[in-house]
Amino acid sequence: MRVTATADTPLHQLVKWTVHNMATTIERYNPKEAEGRWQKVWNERQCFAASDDTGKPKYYVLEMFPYPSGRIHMGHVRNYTMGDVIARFKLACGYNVLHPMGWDAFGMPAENAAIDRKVHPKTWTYENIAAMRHQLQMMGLALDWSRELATCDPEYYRHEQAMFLDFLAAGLVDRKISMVNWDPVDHTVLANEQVIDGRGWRSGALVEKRELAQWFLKISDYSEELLEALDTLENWPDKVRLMQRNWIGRSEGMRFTFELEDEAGTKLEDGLTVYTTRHDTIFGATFCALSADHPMTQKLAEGSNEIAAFRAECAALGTSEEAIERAEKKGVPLGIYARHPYRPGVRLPVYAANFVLMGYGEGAIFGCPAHDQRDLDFVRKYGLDVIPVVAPRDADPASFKIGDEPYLENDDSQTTMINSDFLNGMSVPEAKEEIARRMEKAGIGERRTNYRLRDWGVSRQRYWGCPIPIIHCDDCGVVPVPKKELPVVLPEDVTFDKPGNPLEHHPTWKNVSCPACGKDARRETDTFDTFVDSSWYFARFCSPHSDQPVEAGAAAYWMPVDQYIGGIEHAILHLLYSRFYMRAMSKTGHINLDEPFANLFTQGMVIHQTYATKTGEWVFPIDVNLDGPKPVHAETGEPIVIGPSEKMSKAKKNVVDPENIIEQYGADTARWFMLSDTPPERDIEWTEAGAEGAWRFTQRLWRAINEAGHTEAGSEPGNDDSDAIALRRATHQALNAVGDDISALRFNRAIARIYELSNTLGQVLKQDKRTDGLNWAIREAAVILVQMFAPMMPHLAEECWQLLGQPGIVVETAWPKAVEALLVEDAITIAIQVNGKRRDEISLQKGLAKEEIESAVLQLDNVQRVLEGQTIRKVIVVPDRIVNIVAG
RNA sequence: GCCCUGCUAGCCCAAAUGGUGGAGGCGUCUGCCUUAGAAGCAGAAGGUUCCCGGUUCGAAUCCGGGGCGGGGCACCA
Repeated sequence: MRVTATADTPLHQLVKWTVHNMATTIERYNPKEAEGRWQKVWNERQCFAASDDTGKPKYYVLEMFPYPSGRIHMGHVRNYTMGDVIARFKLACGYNVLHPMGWDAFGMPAENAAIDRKVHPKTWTYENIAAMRHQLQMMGLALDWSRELATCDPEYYRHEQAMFLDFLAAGLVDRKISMVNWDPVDHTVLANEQVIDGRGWRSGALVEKRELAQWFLKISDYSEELLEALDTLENWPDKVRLMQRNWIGRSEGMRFTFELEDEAGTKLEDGLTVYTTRHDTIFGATFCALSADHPMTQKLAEGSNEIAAFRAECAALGTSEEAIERAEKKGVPLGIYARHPYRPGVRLPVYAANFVLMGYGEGAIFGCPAHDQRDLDFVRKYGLDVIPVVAPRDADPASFKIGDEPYLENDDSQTTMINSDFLNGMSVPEAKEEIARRMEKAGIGERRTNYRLRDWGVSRQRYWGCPIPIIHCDDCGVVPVPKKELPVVLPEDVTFDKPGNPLEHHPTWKNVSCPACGKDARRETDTFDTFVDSSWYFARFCSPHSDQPVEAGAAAYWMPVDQYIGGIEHAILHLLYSRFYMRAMSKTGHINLDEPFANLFTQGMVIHQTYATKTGEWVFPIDVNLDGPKPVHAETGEPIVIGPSEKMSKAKKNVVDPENIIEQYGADTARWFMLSDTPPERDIEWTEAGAEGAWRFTQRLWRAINEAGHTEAGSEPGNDDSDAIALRRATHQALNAVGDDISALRFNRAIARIYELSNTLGQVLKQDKRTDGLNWAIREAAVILVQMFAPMMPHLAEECWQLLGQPGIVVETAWPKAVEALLVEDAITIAIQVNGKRRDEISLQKGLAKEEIESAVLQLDNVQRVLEGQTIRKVIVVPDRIVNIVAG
């Protein structure tokens, strides 16, 4: 074959191929022309509109919706291609498929754009949506665009506001004072990750800790349920379930109260309540410690400069240099003592300590330095006692000592209690049980389960978010906006010339009259965390135009999402919030469902090599010339240093623009590459060579289908037509495997099978002499091949379908059924081992009995030669697999 | 520090329950085709399955120890 083209024509623009040895001239496949054409056909025929025909089995496939940053990136391409393959496959399998798309459209970047470029967040956002919608459409995704939604649309967030009011009424909402990172220059709260070395990432100002009244959703009420239900999510990755389990952080322990006394030994009125999971180590307690923010610390600080100074020090610590400070355990004695409950006359000094958190348990602990690293660090600094109470079973209690490391053995069968009076000789669990019983009996403590999971703070001091539908009245306090006045629409006439939230200094929007008493009042100017928006959008897709948040019938039919696909980075927050939100919506009657995502798949990242100049400046891949012996800058000729492959990021410029790729090769090539080689859960490296390879394959397929299309129709082969039957076997076996692989999301393996069949077909097409039956089998192979790659390369598939003269279009064609009889191989090659070493192989009919195989094998010349002079001790026969002869 | 993961040809990766180490892709090399390059076609090379030990008739796979990479959590009492 030869290409009629000039040397400088980029290969993808070549239009004509001249094929020698063939009478026909094959037009080269031109994705640029074909892709738009087929997208139009699908659109006109409404191929991907989910029908309301609830008689059919449904399948809801969803990829995490994007933030409208303005351009799609390769991560999107990968994510949406995977979902698309499933959507198209399920469609072909006869399901009523829901595959929608929307926009996670609120958030800070829009405000930053407003500040930097003087463009209104709304304008910026909708322009970005338009641009990205166009890019997604270029990918040829099987999306039901009639269900598109944007979270910044009042038609969306009005329901969010209404549900918030229902949550409020149902006791699922709390307003609490909480500690936040406050940027005094920008007048806003910063998330932890926005604080860099103690300074605001934008203003550079020193961040303060400030107490602010914030709205919370009471997710912690559901700690146990969210934890337990993880066991039911069998089709979630174990990794994600484990991460959520750790995040919820259930611990079983005891809460109990020490009696307190002052320096002189006089009993104080208040006791000290602590939380512990190691009540078995109570005899090892040598001090108690309170958080700097503990009420008792606060009270004692009033009378002590030293304690007050310590509290100030802890507050200043804030989020900054946490890592450094963390290493040093510090405290200050409070001048009070805790009476040991089981050691009469022994009292434990009480400290305020920087490593005790107010937010967990009781904000107070007892220290057992022998068996806790932090406590040991602390006592070494302040010269307190160390009493080991757990020791190896065979250790001598009298001589067992703790050095620089605490004794942490957690295998209970290896340890025993020592130095612990009535607990001595017990195992750790026995000791825990004994202490719990005694404390409960004495009425000084009770068993208690604690969770690390905190309530979800949803207030953001931001403009571009969903307004929280609340009015603050001096007389009535917090007043919900009446439902009939919803939505509380974000005002558009705002400016960003002043720091802080524009809603704060909006003259008319903020000032309203109280819905309860009519007096002057103020709107809540905080807006919701955008994770609220994304906690129910998947439910909204079921009935996106309803005047209810979710239409009961639609949700009952479509939910849960059958296959959810997204990045592992959302393993905890988004997925946990969504699980909680479904429960909250169920409690308030908006839906009847606890778990929103039946199957979860977390795909890997797209990575790329990094390129830099000698001076360390990052260079875009597109500007690097790799053709020469050494990489150089395409324009300046400067040498380029190739760095490791990392997640594509603008900062390191190791990005490839999907639109460029689609322009250059077409969407099908980009989609195909994204699915090839690498298993979908792993990171995939984008390489130019790989993309070229995918591109070449589209052309190879096109040529093969062309040739097959020009093959005579033939007639169905008989069983004696071995070539034809062999091809049919290959076809149907591939079909079977590809269906299984797509169902299991093993796209890379499905693709390998498609390559395999395509190679087989290519070989067969080279044969000059063909029977009628073989011609028939060739056409069958071509048709099925097209159907198999249609979910991955849908445009090319339609083009090929037409070329083969098949009726209709591929997306409206049912997935073919493999012929069972062709799936079974009748001849099998069995390997023969002698003493575990492979010596020969034998071809036998499939399904023979062990004895038949054994006798056939033992007769082989090779085998007899190897066995000469040896005694056969044992013959292991694994039917259809292997025979191992043990001899000696 | 704790907990998850991964390690197979130069590279990306396949190898049901332990059963012939290789499906597929990229690259490399040789030849054909070509004025030439690319594409195309025909063929080839390439291995301590990260290391050590164990279980087994048999280990890439299971167990123990170690090495390197990736990720999560990390004052949570």
